[in-house]
Amino acid sequence: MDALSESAEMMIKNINQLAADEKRVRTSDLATKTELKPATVTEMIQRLGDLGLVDYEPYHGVHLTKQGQHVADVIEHRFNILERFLTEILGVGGEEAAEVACRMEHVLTRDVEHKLTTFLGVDPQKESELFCHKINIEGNNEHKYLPLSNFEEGKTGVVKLVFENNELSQILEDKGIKPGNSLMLKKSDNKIYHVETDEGDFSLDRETATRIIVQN
Amino acid sequence: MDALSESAEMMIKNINQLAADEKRVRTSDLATKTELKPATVTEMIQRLGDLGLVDYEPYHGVHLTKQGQHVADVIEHRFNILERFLTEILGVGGEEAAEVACRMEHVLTRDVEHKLTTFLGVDPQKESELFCHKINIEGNNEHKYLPLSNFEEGKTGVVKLVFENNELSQILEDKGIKPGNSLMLKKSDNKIYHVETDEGDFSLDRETATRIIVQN
DNA sequence: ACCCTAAATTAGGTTAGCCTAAAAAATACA
DNA sequence: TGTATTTTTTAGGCTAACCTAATTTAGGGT
Repeated sequence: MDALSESAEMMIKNINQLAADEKRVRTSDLATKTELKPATVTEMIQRLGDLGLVDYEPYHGVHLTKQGQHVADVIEHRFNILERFLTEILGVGGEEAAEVACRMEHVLTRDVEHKLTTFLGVDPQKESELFCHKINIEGNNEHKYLPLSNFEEGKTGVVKLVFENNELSQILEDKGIKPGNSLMLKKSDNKIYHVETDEGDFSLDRETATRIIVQN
Repeated sequence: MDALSESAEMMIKNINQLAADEKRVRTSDLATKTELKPATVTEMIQRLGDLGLVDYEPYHGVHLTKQGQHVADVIEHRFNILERFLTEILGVGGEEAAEVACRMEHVLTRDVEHKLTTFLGVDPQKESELFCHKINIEGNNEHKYLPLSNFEEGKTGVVKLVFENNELSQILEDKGIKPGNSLMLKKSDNKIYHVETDEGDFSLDRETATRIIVQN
């Protein structure tokens, strides 16, 4: 079982996305979406068919097999967490984040995927309860480092890093929120984070909290 | 100038690493290191030579040109920060981290590279002051964060952070001055700040205004 | 039912990146 | 210095992933 090529994985991902609308996915729609020529699409889905990842009936389109659907789900999840990491944690712009995530999704291992998922924590607006739960019990939760946004209420940790890409970090630093200092997350509703430090109490929004990395 | 392929970048990286020991890098050493056949190495370095990335003399090995050296430096740096992120932040095992970093290094953009570098913080033992400085000024500083006390009259901004050094904070929160919410500074004389929020209008003193950080 | 058009496939071409085997060049040493 | 050995290159082959052009099929309109 060789790893699938990036091209093959992209094709499966695109089939999956078009399949949301209609059962059978047509060659021309895939050609449009992938920006490949129809002949190239035909060639690729034939190969995917040989691998048992799609069910291909000439002139009548394709759909994913159970195996192919699994690949699509994995890729989709990897894309989502990478995109979230790039935008929420690093602050990369939306379009660029999507592009880079789309290239990186093919080189993640399962372990890195799980660890990144745990690192990001569950975004209550994006993931279903069930899925979150699954991820959480699957993932190993021994991570020392977490964004403040994923910290547990009542826990105390040490600030390790503050994302320094904007002027907010200088303000935080002036107020004593800087690497080395302790803080305690008093309360949070995933929107507002109430924190206590040596310098006093403050509250911040989720976006800011994702940029503060705390060691528990 | 098409992007270099992963294979080409890996070859340049390996040439660079072997060049540390000796000036001219031999085909056979590259073949051993890359786990490719000598014939394949020859073919690749010929292509890199055509691109002006290596200086290639048949039967006498290669070395990187200035251009090739630059590519090598970029790849090396990307590898290092990715590896550090994977091991230090995510807690991925050393060997797996190296493997994944080695695949990811080829898909990072300069922006993501810089942001990840900033995120990790600069290791003072590895990076020169100059380089740090460059990273910091290059970073995109679009967002301005200011205490409300320094905000311009008439401007609307988003509350990012509230320092809660007194009992007012709960009242402020009830009035809609809390992280994530918008507000508009209607008028101020540097003593009293008249503010409009979703919850209505009110005014506060300078001391309180300094504790509210707003993003414009 | 038939033809026409649009969609899909097949046929055949290219390049990068790999390979093996044969040939050529460099080097080692007797 | 000449030859044996090692290293490198060349020659030729393969596959994946792209392409264009030609052909085939499906499906709609009359």
